[in-house]
Amino acid sequence: MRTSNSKNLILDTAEKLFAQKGYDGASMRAIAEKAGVAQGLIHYHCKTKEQLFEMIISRRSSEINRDRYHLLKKAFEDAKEGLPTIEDVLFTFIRPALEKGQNNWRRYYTSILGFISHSDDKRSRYLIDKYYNPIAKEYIKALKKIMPDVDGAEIYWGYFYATGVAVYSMARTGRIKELSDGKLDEENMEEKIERIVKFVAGGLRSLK
Amino acid sequence: MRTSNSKNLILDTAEKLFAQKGYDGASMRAIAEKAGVAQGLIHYHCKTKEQLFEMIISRRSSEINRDRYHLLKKAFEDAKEGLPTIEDVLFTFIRPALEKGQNNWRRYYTSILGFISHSDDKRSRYLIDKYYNPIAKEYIKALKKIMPDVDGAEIYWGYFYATGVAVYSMARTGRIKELSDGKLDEENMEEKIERIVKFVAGGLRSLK
DNA sequence: GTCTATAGTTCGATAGAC
DNA sequence: GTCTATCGAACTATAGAC
Repeated sequence: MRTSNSKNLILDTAEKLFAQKGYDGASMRAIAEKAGVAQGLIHYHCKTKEQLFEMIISRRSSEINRDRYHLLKKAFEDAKEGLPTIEDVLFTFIRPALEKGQNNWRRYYTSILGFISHSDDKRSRYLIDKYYNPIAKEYIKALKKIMPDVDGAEIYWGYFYATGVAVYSMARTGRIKELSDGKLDEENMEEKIERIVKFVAGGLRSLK
Repeated sequence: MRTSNSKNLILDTAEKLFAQKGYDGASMRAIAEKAGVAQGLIHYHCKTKEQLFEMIISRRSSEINRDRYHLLKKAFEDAKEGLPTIEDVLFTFIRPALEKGQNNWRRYYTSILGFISHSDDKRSRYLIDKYYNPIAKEYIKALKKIMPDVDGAEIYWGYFYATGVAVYSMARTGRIKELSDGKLDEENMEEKIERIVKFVAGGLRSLK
């Protein structure tokens, strides 16, 4: 085949390992071993560890944010009689990030996103700025449009909180099981998306 | 003095560095250098890196959760005519974690908490289980009491989201400035606490 | 494209002087 | 309590055979 699938194998393996151990905790050696390839091959495909990491962010965020942009535009077009609801807009934000794909890469990727969202180092800020600030500004603009009665500054904080809930609710889902002494566990992803949207919409409405 | 203050200096320095670089990204050498002590001294006081990390979690969480437990009990006692409001309970949860102390260690510590809350590795799960699950169960019990009309399972998710918002809104606050093109910036901590409580209360109420 | 081998650096931890 | 010195392992990255 033209494009080697060993490159995707490396990216997938690295994504999982970065999610579990963080950037510095996942070594190139460990990634190579888990992927079943030589360490040198990673450097052949991705050059450096920094670039491998950015490749992972790049491929997933471009897919997620392309869907978000498209669904957001559609939500405004479909609501011709007026404006989309807060829930309509939030679904376009949450669903592309969390919905079930062919494998559960979103689980791992969201974990990585959690790390860099919380981090204050140069690399993380660079990646968030490059891959997430553009779409963030789109959503803030959209929220301002559909919530004209809410102070502009509050919208920024509301968006900020929404991302916190989304990211947090994907990573470490095992905690629900721990806290409920095994009575609750992972569930249908659609229910999960609906609950997040409901919660965030309620939170946004309470910001006056 | 009896207790060396070099130990606290090491803990403070390590706390800041772990917050900025994560567990594996902050090396013992870097911590020693920043603290202005020999690397060997860290091992003398803390034995291993793992134990140093746990000491940081232990000293902060015990202070925060002692305050939480006390304020939560007080909230129920003071509301003798009935029950405390959702906001009353949330304030006892948020304030001890975020309110301004003598230095801004909460900013750094909350960042560390963000890392381990998102992580799925053995160390993180051990620490969350040991230092945070007991107080989490107190709050879930309290929320069930004051929201008897809400399905029990939803309360777990609501608590989960609340911690996501709290943790996320402390770390990387510089993003608000980026997203607003410099128009917004850090603000009064009391306003911040009130906004978080307002948002989370609105979210919890919308879970039926 | 994929491998092995290895250079050069940095890591956590310990030993031992003071 | 605090330091210096150092061991052995693990790290990223590269060189070069196939």
